[in-house]
Amino acid sequence: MTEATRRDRSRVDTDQQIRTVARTLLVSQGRQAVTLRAIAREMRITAPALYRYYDSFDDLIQQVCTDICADLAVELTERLAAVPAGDTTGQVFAVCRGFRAWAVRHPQEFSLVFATPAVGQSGEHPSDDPFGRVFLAVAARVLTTRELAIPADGDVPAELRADLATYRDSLITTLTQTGIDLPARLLPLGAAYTMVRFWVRLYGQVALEVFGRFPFPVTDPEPLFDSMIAELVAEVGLTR
Amino acid sequence: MTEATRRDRSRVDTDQQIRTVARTLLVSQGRQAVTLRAIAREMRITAPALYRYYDSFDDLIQQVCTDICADLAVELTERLAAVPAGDTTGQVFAVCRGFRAWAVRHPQEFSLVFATPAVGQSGEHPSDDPFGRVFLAVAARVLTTRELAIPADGDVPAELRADLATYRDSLITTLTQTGIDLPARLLPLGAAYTMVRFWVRLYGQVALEVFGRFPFPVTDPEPLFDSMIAELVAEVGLTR
DNA sequence: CCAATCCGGTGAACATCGTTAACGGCAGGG
DNA sequence: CCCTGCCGTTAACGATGTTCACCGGATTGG
Repeated sequence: MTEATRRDRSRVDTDQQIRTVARTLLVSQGRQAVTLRAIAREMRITAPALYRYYDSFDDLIQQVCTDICADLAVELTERLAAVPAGDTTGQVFAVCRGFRAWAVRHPQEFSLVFATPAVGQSGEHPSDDPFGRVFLAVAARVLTTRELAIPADGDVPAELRADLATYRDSLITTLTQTGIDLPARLLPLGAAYTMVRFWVRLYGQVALEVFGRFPFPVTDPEPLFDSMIAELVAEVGLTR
Repeated sequence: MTEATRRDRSRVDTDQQIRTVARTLLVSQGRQAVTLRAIAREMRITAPALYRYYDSFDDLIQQVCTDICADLAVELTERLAAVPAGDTTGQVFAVCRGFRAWAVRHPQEFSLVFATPAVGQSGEHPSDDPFGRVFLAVAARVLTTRELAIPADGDVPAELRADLATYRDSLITTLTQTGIDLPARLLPLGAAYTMVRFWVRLYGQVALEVFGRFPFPVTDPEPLFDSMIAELVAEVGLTR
């Protein structure tokens, strides 16, 4: 059984190479340049061989998306590790700035993962990927260590409470899977609501920068981002 | 000269048909289905004939983008016309809700126009298209008729003031082109800053819905959108 | 009124793409 | 030792963007 490793290793190795080459093409030449034949060419292999590893081109792209999320999560985790454990606000800044920095550095990967129309696969829990978990972990630490300016449950719009309640539950289960124990008392509806609002503004800021869709030419987007994040962090009640 | 009309009309007619067919394909079958040969096929014509009208496929797509912006502007203008002239806040709601409704109804067109990585064409003034002008017109009416909760110029982050100043100037020139006269006194830096923040949150909310990237499955996104917009409108100091 | 010109179309061709099918070698296990 | 899978190849099909040569009818100039 241990001798199956040689063949298995070769298989997982070439699979790894397929994904790597695909992402290199994506980053260096854009979405339209990542093509089965181009990948095969780069690997000095023929295109049909790739079908031994993926059922179709779309399957490969899907896998690449997953890999991108995982790598983004790793990068964010590394940045988080550089922040003192007690500096909760610093961790929030780190993960937000890290997300923006990654998006600006990899616009093609960002638009592939975060700006592709969802086609009916609404059954998924989008925050159940490694990237979402990093954000979630930071949020959990914030909720356990800080007192936030969170709307009372009664102030949350009534039509949203059902969705937010299931969201809260999925958050807690995801967190326990990650080994974090967050008592439900610390995650009221208002907290879930605030997390959504936070994400809307962070995502909007980053996406607009990546897509060059600010209403005017911004000479240096970083100060703009920083001021937006500072305002956002202050609004949810985080102070240094 | 007037007899050139017959040929010209035929030319502009087929050009119109090209764009229409392209957009029909985009809406009904997605981005990847809009193809030179598919357009030609639908028009009972040969693909190379399209090169009499556009230099390349990308040029056609570019034109389609422009058309989409124009149509979106028309739709928003119609919605605006249904709001009483004195109801400034209602106009803001109308244009925001109209933008979301359009985006949700045409996700492919939205992602083509508003979620395609900007490739160095940063020389453009993105708010100089018909769509941007509609927003701008509403903003101008708000600024002339209402007293807003706008940060003082001194509270605007220093690094942003230069960009915001040029933004303000371009806004005023664009407005005068549209026939609207907005005295510079009514458009301080804080107002320009607020407009950017407003756009960030509106765009983020809409894009996340279109791309299905909320952190949890939202059963009905409309109440979520409405509450976000209500909060946003209230924050900038607009009351009914 | 006739000839020259241009404009918008066709057809064939090329390179590229995703995908499928038939084939072949090479390793591992009975 | 043979046999069975795995993993690669070659050949082919249909589709794409794009170019080129050609051509017919309307437009136009003398």
